[in-house]
Amino acid sequence: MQAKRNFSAKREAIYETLASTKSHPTAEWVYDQLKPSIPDLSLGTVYRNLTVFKELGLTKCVGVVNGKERFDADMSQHPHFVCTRCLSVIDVPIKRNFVDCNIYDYVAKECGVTVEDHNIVFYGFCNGCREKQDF
Amino acid sequence: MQAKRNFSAKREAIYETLASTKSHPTAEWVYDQLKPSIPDLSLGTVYRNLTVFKELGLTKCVGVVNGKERFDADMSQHPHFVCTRCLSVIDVPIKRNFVDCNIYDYVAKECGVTVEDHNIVFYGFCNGCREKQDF
DNA sequence: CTAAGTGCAAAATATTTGCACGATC
DNA sequence: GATCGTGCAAATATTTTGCACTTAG
Repeated sequence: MQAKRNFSAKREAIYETLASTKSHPTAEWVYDQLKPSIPDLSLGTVYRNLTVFKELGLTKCVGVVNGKERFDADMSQHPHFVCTRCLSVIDVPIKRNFVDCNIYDYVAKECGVTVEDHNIVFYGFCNGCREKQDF
Repeated sequence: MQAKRNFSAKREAIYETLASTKSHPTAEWVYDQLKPSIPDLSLGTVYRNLTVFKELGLTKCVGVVNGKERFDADMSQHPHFVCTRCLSVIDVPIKRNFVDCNIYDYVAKECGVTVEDHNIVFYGFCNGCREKQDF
């Protein structure tokens, strides 16, 4: 990946941690993962680098779940599912078209705007949490 | 509206303020609107009531834009557009189907979850902001 | 030498909450 | 008089930032 050239060791480690999980973690989770192997890592550095990654187009914010920003290094367009009980964030695989292919044009025309991106999030209970609910 | 019965004067005012705007405001905006006419209103009360409304199903959180939660009293399912420059939030009118009608079933099956709600947000530049951009 | 990356702690921001008081039923 | 709603201020929680120091080129 071109943009990754000349990354510092810490920046590299933060990116790799993010890229190697599908949990759509918070900044703090990334920090906790790395802290044991990089004892002099600071949380501020993780925040700063996550901002850098967003600017470089290497990561996206999936959304803010329970007040915490959730990050994803998978830049392919895909919806997410958020379990409102355990707050886990799951990728929704796309096997058929979710949205109308001219949707950006439609929104642009209807709203008089320029559309550059979108985000789809489903909410509900994941498998484990549904069982734990009592109705 | 059934659930609105027996609302206190302040709760009523907060709801009405929210219901009478399409700006998808923050808690503070609602507070600022009401403060002149209700001088002894406190911001904590606005927050508390917005939480009450969410629990009663009278409002929804559109999302968190720039760290601030944006509220909507229009409970009909509709996407939103967020201008990443001025941070305005606009309703996207639905004139044709955006999403596959069996989408919840699809997500449920693919992810092994129960889907109860969803949220679609488009990002880009609104009309005014596009003009102000220089490319 | 210069610019970039970082630790640390303080600051900034948004939201929640404990407590006492007042209103409502 | 019990419950609910509230003001106020303190507390929380998350994220950002200033500053000094280090490191890489």
